[in-house]
Amino acid sequence: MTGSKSLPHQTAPKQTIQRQTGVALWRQIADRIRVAISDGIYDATGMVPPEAVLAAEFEVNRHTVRSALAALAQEGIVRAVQGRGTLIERRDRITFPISKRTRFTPGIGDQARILEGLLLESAHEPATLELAAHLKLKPGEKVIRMEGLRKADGQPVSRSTSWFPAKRFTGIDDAYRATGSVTAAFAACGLADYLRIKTEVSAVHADPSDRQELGLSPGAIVLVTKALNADPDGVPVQYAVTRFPADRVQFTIEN
Amino acid sequence: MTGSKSLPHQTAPKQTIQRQTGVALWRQIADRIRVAISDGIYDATGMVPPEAVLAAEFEVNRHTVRSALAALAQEGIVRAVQGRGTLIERRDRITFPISKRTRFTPGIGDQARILEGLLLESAHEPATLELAAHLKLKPGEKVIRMEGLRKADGQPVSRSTSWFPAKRFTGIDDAYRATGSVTAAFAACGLADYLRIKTEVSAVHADPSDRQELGLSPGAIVLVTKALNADPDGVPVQYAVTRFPADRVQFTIEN
DNA sequence: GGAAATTTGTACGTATGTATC
DNA sequence: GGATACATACGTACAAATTTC
Repeated sequence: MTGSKSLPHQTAPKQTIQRQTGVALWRQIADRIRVAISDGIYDATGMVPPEAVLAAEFEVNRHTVRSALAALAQEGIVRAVQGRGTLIERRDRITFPISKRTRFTPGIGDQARILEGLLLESAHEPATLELAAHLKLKPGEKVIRMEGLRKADGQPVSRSTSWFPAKRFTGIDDAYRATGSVTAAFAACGLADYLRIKTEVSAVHADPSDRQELGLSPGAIVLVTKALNADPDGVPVQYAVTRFPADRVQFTIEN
Repeated sequence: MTGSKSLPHQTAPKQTIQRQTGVALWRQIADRIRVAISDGIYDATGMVPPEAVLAAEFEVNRHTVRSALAALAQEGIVRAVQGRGTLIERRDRITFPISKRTRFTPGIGDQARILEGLLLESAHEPATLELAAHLKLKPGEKVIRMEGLRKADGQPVSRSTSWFPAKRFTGIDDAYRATGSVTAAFAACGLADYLRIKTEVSAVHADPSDRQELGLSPGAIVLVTKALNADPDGVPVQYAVTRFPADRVQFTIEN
C-alpha cells in the first residue's frame, strides 16, 4: 500500500489480477465482481459495468470477462440482458451478531423476510475425547448430534453440526424439528436461558459438501465458527460447528 | 452429510475435488492439505502422506499432487526430501482473542516468540463521510491514517489501516513508530485505557496487494475485521480495517 | 554391508482447458 | 468463429535417495 493509490490516469482504474497461478482469470474476476456487488459498489446503476469496460479494467480479453459473468449468472447473482447490460439480481450480505446472547432468529431481525431452520439429520452417539472436553462430559457419554441447515429468503446461510448432552436434553431433536429454533428446543427441555461462552472464527475454502449444501461455487469461501453455549450456571449445553458462505454472511461482535 | 461417514473400507478415504471449475486441481489439493496441516492431522508423523497415497485419496495423477506439494513448498509449509517423504516445516495458526479489551501483543501471548509492529506509512487527511460517521467527527475534520504491518516470528499476520482523530492524537504516528504498539502510542498521547466497541468480521479472497504484503498465494483467503475503539467515556478514538491471512490466523470471541 | 522396498525427482508424450488475437 | 500459445492433467517409465530388513 505504498504507491498505486494516486495515479492521475484518466482511464478506468486498472484492477490487477494474476496469471498462471492455478486460479483461472475468469474465476478471479468473478470473485472480485461478486465482492464488489456485495459491497454495493454498483448500487447507483443496479448494473455491472459493460463487458468492454470490465475487460479494460482487468486488462483481459472481453471473452474472459464473459466467462466470469456467465459464472455469476449461473449463481443467480447477475442476469445479462442483450442490448441493455448485466443486471444485478441480488446483493445480500447478512450480518450475524455474535454476543453473550447470540440467537439466530432475532439476530437476523429484518434482514430477511423468510427464515427457515431445517433439521437434516439427528443421532445419538458417544462423545469423542475432544467433544467430551468441550461439553465437560466423560468420554463416551452419550450426546445428541444434530445436522442443521438455515435459510434466509430461500438462500442457505448456514450449515451447522451441534452436539448436546443426551441425558439432559432428551428429545431436543424432535423439539428442534418442530420449531426450527434452538432457543425453543431448549425451552421445551426445560432450559429457559443460555449464554454464548466462546466463539472461534476461521475461514477456509468451501469443500464439495459445502458447495452442495450451501449452493456455492468452487473456490468460494466459508466462514467457520466453533461455538460453546452454557446454561446460566456455566454448565455447557451445546457445542456447535457452523459453516457460513462468506459472500453472503459477515459477523459483528458487539462488546 | 447424510452418508459417507461410516464406510468400512480398508482403502484410504476418498477426498472429493471438482474438475473444470476455474480452479486448478493442484490448487484445490494444496488448499486442502494446508488446512489439514493447520488442523494437526499429520502431527503423528510430522510428514504429509506419500504422493502416491495422496493421489489415491484425491483420485488424481501423482503429478497433480506434486504440483500441489510444490506450491506448499514454495510457501515454506512443507519440504520434500527424496527417499524420505515430504516433511512439514510449520503448522502455525495463531488465535487472536477479540473482546472488550482486545490488544495485539498480550493477546498473542506465548503463541509466537518474536512480535513486530511496523508503521509502513502515515498521513494527515480529511475524514470521508463514512469515516466521520464511525469516529463521530464532522466530515472533513482531520484524521491521522496509519498503515501498519504486524509479524509473528517473521511471518506477516496482519495488515491494518487505522484512523485516529488528528486533533486529539497529534504525534500518535511517531509514538507508534517508536514503540510498535497502539496501546503504548495511545498512552503517549495521554489515553491510558480504551475499549473495543464493535468488530465486524468477513472473509474475501486475497487481492494482489494482500498477496504481496502478507506473502500469500493466489486464491488464498483473508479475514477482514472492521473495528471501532473508544475511550472509557465512549468517545471513538480509532477506526481500523485489518486483513489477516486466514491460513495462519483465527479469532476467538470470549464472552 | 547389501538387497529390496519405499519415496521423491525427472522425462516424454498426449489430450483438454484457458486466454489471446 | 478460427488459429495460436500456454497451462493443466494424465499416463508411463525410469533415476536417485532413503529406509527397512
